[in-house]
Amino acid sequence: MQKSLKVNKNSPQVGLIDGNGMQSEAEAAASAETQLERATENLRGLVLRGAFPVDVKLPETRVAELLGVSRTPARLAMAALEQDGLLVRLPRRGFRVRSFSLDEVVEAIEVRGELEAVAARIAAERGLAGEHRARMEACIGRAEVLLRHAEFDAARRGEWCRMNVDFHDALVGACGIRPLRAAYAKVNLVPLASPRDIMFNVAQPALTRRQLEATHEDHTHILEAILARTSTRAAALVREHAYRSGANKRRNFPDIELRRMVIETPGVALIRTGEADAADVA
Amino acid sequence: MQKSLKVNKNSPQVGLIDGNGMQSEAEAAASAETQLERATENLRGLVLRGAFPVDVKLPETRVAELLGVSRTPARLAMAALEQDGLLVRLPRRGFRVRSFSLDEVVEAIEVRGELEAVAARIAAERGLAGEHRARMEACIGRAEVLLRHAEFDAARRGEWCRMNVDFHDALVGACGIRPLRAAYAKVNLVPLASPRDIMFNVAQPALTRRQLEATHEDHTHILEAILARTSTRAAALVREHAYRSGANKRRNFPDIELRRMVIETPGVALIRTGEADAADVA
DNA sequence: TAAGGGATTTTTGCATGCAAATTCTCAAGC
DNA sequence: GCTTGAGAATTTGCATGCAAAAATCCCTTA
Repeated sequence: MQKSLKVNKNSPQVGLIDGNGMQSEAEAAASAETQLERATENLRGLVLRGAFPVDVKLPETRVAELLGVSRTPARLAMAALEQDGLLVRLPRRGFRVRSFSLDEVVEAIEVRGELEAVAARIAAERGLAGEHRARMEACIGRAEVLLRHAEFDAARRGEWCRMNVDFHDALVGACGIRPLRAAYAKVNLVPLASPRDIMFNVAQPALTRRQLEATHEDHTHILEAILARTSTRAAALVREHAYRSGANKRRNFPDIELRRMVIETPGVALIRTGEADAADVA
Repeated sequence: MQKSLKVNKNSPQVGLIDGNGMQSEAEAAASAETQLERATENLRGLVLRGAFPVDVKLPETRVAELLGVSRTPARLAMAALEQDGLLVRLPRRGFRVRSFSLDEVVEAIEVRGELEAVAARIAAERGLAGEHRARMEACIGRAEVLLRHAEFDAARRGEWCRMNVDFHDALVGACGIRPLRAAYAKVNLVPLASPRDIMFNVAQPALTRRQLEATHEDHTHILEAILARTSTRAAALVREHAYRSGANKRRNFPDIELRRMVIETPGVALIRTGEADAADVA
């Protein structure tokens, strides 16, 4: 029996798209050059979606099997997700899925806000360059188009998330500080902390719309402040914007009805509900 | 010929200690549970020390050979250093060592300063808890002891670096914001950007002493401001402290004499000198 | 019946073999 | 002389086998 049996068919095991239609990992996995990248993004999707119980050991054979690859890329993918903070390595016992407290999510959003505030200040001081300015202005326009519609179906939710990611990425990119981008990317790895992770409270559409409109106004004022070169105001607005995002998450999360509706929002499954910050090893 | 030949003897290939006597990777590699951790830390040391030419492909066979392990852990170690930003992955062509501009180092230090400033503000607002306060006060004491000596030999330089790392880590740890710690750790991965990476300008001992005394005074005032619960002042002092650190690096780096003397300071070898930000792919 | 200890089974960690991709070599053609 | 392309030689990426560690199970004993 030769090894050329090629058990792995690159089978499309995990083609799910998330509840907001973002298709994030799916996209990344599709455009992946190597099998490892596919495996990593597929595994990330599985983990964020709660395919594995939290705080429980994750056997690499099962991962390999689920991903349709051998143990080598599966192990590499697990190592990558460990670096992202989603998995914890138990010295000689493999990996387990890490859980996050809601507090940590909110903290991550606030740290993100601080980083974005620095970016906004620098962008305002240096002046906003063409490409980044265009991207941010385009986001304002996209938001206006979306807000004209009364209903937000999955496609519009996805488009809103993409718009939001674009706006924030353009802001952080605009300052041109590479280490700032790296730190920003790092805090965005905390589940639900990234601008992509918007919880649409389908149980309370009126509340959701108010939140989206507030977001849009924030964006408008932030861009305006940057263009006016009022760096302190821009930074303050960005901080407040992040604060609101964290507050929204805190308000929306406990709504059990909501959680049932947006359970596909990647990362929700990893947030501990209720009790204390139990086994929370680094 | 069975595979149990065990070519790898866990041979102590890279037991060098750096110019400041920090023995950082050496320590980590020694206390490592698994061979992969040893390989990773040894490889990190080699890369930071400039054992491989910058911006040039790094064949995994050579890495495996140098580390005395097989290709599997070598590859895993390279993947880990990629996550740390020290190596860049070329899709189907392995890895290469990344170079950094001096500008990026200074930027990383400034971002670090912003994060530490947030930590200081929060610590001041919440009050400094026992353990962290004790660690920071101990650092003040250690610095005073060291400054009583006129000469800074390698051992004292190492102790100074450890003291500095301790102070900054305690500050960031004091606020209790885990995502802040993660972001802080991320920017510290940029070579020369961490509080550990102090360049002792042996060519100008008087200048060096002034810089160390200034550092000590900064630390004293920062701790004082936090204890006095003056959060804004604490944050401002921390920002200024980081600014000075970046300015010192900028001032010290071009000194070619110095660079020859402190070439063992990990990371110096990765900084591009002179010309433009050449091939700087993300 | 519960606890302790040892043997079996599972799982991790690492080395290695193979196929595909890339890079290198070198000569032929413009 | 310089470019170009076909074949050779590396090198990467992945699957798999083996040994050691961990987890589990089962039996003995109090």
